[in-house]
Amino acid sequence: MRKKTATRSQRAPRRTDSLSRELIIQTAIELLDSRGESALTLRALTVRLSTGYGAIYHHVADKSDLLAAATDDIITRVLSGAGMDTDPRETLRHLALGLFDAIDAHPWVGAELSRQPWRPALLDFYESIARLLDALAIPERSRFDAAGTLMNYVLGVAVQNAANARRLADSDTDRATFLDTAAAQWAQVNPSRYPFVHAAAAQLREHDDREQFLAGVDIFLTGIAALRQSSES
Amino acid sequence: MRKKTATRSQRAPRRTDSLSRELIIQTAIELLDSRGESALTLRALTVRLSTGYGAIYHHVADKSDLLAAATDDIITRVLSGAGMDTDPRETLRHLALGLFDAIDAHPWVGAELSRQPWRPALLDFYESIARLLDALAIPERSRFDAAGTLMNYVLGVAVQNAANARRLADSDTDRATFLDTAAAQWAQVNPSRYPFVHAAAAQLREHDDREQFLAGVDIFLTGIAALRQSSES
DNA sequence: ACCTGAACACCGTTCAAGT
DNA sequence: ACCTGAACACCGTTCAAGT
Repeated sequence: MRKKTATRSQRAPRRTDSLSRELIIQTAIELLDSRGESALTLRALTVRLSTGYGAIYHHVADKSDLLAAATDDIITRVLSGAGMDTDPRETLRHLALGLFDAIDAHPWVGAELSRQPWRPALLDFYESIARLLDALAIPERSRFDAAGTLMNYVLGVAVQNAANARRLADSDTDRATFLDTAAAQWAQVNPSRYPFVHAAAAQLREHDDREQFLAGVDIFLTGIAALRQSSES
Repeated sequence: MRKKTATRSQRAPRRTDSLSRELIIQTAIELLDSRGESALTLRALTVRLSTGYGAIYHHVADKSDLLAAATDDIITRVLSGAGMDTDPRETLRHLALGLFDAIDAHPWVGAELSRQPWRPALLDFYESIARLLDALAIPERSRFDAAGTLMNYVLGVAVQNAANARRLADSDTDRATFLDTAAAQWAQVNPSRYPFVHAAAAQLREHDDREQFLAGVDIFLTGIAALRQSSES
């Protein structure tokens, strides 16, 4: 009560329109996208929304609920934009790239997915994958493992790529110099003990994460095709 | 200074032998293994080690340095135990399973690897993979992408599996009931909109993560084998 | 050189109190 | 029903001071 009148004049004005869960989630996404994971604090949210802690907790269970909701929002947005191509293989590539790019653009989504890999929003992704594998004539018996493997691969790479993106954002070096120093480290490794790492240093500098990701999808698709043959017993 | 004599009698006795970075790391691993990621606090370390904050910071840069060192320790331990089989494919499977099992046993390693995917300790893993791909006659041109894809897949799955293991450890349900409830959710999904998810529910309940992981490794190995043929131009 | 531990600058979360 | 914001129970990290 003491200095109340003094502090009140300095306090930010409260909002007049009412708060909503949706508004809180969108504000959280803005914060995460613009200033990174560590910028999402309850404090920052109260400031941005001109409100108090309790107001936020009235619409959202806790911070992890908020992070999960924000993640669902991004994923749903990506998947709804994914069209169906005529060629199943091509559609699968586009689908995988869509998730890859989305997580690259919102690295915090990668971190959250690595904490909670099975969000309901990913059901659509799984469904699409299974449908396309069916179109590729993968027998039902193998489909479960194949779909699971592709899910794992796509999410796994995206998550790791996001970790790199976050580290790049934290430091002040750009991707080129980052790869240069990494490649330099690989090149300095003892060539007799690590011949292959040593030899790969040059390719590390030149490689494109997105292309390598796609190369992996293609390896998977080739491997999958063999499941079709071997099942014709 | 006030209640100093009063509190001193209740204070835990200080250690007499000297602290070391190694001892701190091992204690951190014990804490992480027995009580999970959230149990590793500087406070808990001072108690377990009968020392003060400054003593720990004298041997370790900060908490993330400590977590990284603990992770390196586990990974190095796993890789040093991996033997070389006569069949390269079999060796590759063992290698992948070794990392999978290690991260399953120490889920916090998975979380840390998803934050810092390129720890030096993983160089050995990469080297082994590349060497085995060479033994499988994968042409040099394709080896970089193939090795990267395999690394990504193995780490990706292990990390996600670790996330599940952590969530299971946090809650009080066991794996069987967890899968049952997940499968029940999948089964309740709208069958006309999600026919494949709906159909996969039964397999979800019965599947074994470790076996599905191996099935994925085989898919990739099959796909990689095809790189050998297509390069004979 | 190695260690101590109070103090600092943060967190997420709660809850009596207001409208 | 919806919101306020002081207070609580934690964090990791620092640093003057000790041996």
